[in-house]
Amino acid sequence: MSKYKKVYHDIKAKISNGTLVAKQELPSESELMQHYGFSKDTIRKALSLLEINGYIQKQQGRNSIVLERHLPKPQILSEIKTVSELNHSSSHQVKTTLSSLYIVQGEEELMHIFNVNEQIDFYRIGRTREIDGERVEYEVSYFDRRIVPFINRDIAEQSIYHYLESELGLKISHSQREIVFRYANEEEENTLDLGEYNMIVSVTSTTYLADGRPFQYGSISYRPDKITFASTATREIKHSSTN
Amino acid sequence: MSKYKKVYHDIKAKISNGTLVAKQELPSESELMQHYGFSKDTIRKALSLLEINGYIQKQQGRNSIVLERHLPKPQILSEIKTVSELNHSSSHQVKTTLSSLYIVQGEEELMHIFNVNEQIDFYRIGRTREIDGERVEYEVSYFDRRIVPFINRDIAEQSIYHYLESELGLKISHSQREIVFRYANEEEENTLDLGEYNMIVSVTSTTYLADGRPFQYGSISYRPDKITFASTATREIKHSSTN
DNA sequence: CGTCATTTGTCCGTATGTATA
DNA sequence: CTATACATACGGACAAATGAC
Repeated sequence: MSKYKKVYHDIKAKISNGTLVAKQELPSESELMQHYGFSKDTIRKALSLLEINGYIQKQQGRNSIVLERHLPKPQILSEIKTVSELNHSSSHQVKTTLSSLYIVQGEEELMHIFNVNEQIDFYRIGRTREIDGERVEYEVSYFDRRIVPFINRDIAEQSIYHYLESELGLKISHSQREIVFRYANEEEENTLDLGEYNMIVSVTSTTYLADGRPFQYGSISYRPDKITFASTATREIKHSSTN
Repeated sequence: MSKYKKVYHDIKAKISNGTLVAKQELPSESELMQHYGFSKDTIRKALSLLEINGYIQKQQGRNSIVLERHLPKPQILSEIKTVSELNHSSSHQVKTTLSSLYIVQGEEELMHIFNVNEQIDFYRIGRTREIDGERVEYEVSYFDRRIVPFINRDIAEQSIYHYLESELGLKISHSQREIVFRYANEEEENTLDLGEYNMIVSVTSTTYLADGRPFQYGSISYRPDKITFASTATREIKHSSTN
């Protein structure tokens, strides 16, 4: 791991475990340089990362300060996390069930998003997520078969992302998402335990590889009481960097 | 303006006006260095900014590529925008009405968030937003009077943020937000034109000054069909840096 | 399959500007 | 006004990934 990431993880850990407390000042950049034995550039990259991810607040002319930690419960919108990754931190019983897996061709929406003709086919995967025995999430996902030529039941029931990254060696880069709140359609009413609710939260996403090609499109429908989003917003464009 | 911000805005403009098109490659860093006559560090900061804000995609070993532009409609979650700023880009008729303005003391939730006792008082401002004649947003906002000692009707009906930044000279830094989906309460049913809906989208936020002090807490309730959120997520922590 | 030129990523040292206290 | 601390900028060295051969 690079030096600036080591410093980032080190300070982040100190904030998480309470060694550094909210509103407290961090050591100055020059003190951190001495402490870690790294250059100014390296320390500054680590601090910028901490700021972007909402752990600290920098201000010219004074030491950085530690921010209050946002609640651990809600989904952080700036991270792509898979279900199994999310489950690590959860004390609830989560079960993923594959409800459908087949190949489709010529769907208008897909052809438009992937900018392809009706010759190209896609895996269509439907999955339901049960949390503590209630079906509260329903996911429909499409994968471009030119990039993901093979998926079976096993893979679809386990972690698809792990398969893509480890087995196929794909480099997943980023994802564009849109969140809407709308009435549930028939499919969602059938596959989810909506109870009294007649609306769902729908998160639609397109995911891209490091080389810029889109390879996945889909949406996840949530029962409204089972989802919360968190985000940190800044007043100006956030400085940034050297990568 | 600093050099790296100039480069950032220049390339951003070229992407926005179509001089640079999606999937196209940017010039290499060394070519950009020559073109602008700036150092590698400066060019790299600009490119990192463009990547963080979702305009380009970087990958080690090859030139950066231009990403598809996300739709301009939805709210971008990583920016703090005031109503009047949002209205610039909109072709709709927007009207903000002040529905209440008074001072409160000793509210449990506020005392907890601002970590103060019941001696401290807050402005409580209720505002309704009409879009094309329909009341679709209702905002309740609290301001710490030690930081914002005076607000009147005029200010509350115009832009509060402009007043805080220009008149009071406050430096607004960042904001933590949480989005939940729930049934409308009585106040929301009365102040909003909810029509057939009985649920709302609620965005709760705490806003901080550059020195880390929280000065504002509040929530905005939206009619479900009038709000969409957009965000870009990354698979790994986003590098960053040198500020 | 390795080789090699190109390109980006990391790290360092230094100088100067600007905000804070 | 001054000392301190962060912000911007430059130039150079080496590492790592990519693509073409």
